[in-house]
Amino acid sequence: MPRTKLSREEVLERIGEEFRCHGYAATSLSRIAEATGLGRASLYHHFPGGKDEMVRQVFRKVGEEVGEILALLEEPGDPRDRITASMKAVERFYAGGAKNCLLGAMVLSGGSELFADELAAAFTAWIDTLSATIRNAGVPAGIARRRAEDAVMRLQGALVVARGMKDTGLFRRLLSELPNQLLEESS
Amino acid sequence: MPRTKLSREEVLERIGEEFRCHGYAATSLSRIAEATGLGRASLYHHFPGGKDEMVRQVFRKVGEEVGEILALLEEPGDPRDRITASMKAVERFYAGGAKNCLLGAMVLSGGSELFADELAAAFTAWIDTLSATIRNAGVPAGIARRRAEDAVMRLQGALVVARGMKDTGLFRRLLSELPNQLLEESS
DNA sequence: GTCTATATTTGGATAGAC
DNA sequence: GTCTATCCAAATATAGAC
Repeated sequence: MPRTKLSREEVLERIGEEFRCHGYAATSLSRIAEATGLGRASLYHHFPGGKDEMVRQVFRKVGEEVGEILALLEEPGDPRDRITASMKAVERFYAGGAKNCLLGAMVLSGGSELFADELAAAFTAWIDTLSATIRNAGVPAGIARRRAEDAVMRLQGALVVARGMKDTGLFRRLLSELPNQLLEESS
Repeated sequence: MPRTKLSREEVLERIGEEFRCHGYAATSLSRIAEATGLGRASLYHHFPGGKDEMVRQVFRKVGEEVGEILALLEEPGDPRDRITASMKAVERFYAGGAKNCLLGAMVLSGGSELFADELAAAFTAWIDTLSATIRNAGVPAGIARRRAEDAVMRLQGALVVARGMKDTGLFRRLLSELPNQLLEESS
């Protein structure tokens, strides 16, 4: 229970941490109250819609942050540099594999039906933007898309395995390999 | 509530379905009761340890089933054939991407701390056995291990993305590509 | 905006009859 | 082995004072 008051962004950040780490169902209001230092009633003042509204606002915030990472891909300049830069940002975002992905957590913890639209949209945004960047580097459209899909799957899987095996090395290795694999010549 | 009595194996099967689909925290006893047709009290008769014991027994059962898949890899014969056969078995096991992986679901839904040992052991078994088979096909040990890790990550990620995007095509494509990628010549 | 108190529901678990 | 009934704790959510 921090004594310094938290800004709205910081509160959302803390709540997001809980959902990322424990999933939807296992994240209770008590946990959120403890993580934010706010009482239950205060939480309902900020989020009248309760837990669902919290999740949606966290989705929005995380969506913005991911948008900044994807924006790195859309900047002008060498595609390889852009992909490398965005992978660095991804590594920071997931704390080198120590933090879960909100999408994965929601998919596998009971939020899959409640937030189906948000989830599908988020995955699609990742794949579409990454695909466009690879295509932009001269890779044919069909291959670019397959590689983008593959990259997103591997990122998700790496976070799951990293957590299951308590070893983030796999995640970090993946990030270092991805730029080359996404842009290589052959099929 | 099915009127025909279920065998122990069928009960465990149904319970496993629930945990795979909704994760640990979101799978309530009411859900399990409905899925199995057993009352709460009956469930405690079969599983005195409650929910945790159910999970552990499901782990054991799923572990055996996965063991059969991994056994396909350890049989004598052409490594490529064995890998292809086991991938077919994997596809059946996950119903072509429609069913989640119990490991992934547990990792991301609050079971990560409770069942840490079981989870780590299961991931390790997958990777070790797959790695041995690839090595057996003439691939150097270090590369074989990296590829095995990569394959498990991709399988996990594919199931997450398939569920998030409601599209199992990615999962099935991955399975068809894996045998070639695991055994190819270069790096 | 935050707090105390509380309503209401659900979930996990047990007792005892049959 | 299953059922009804029940206990207890925890979870979501709200009311109203400050």
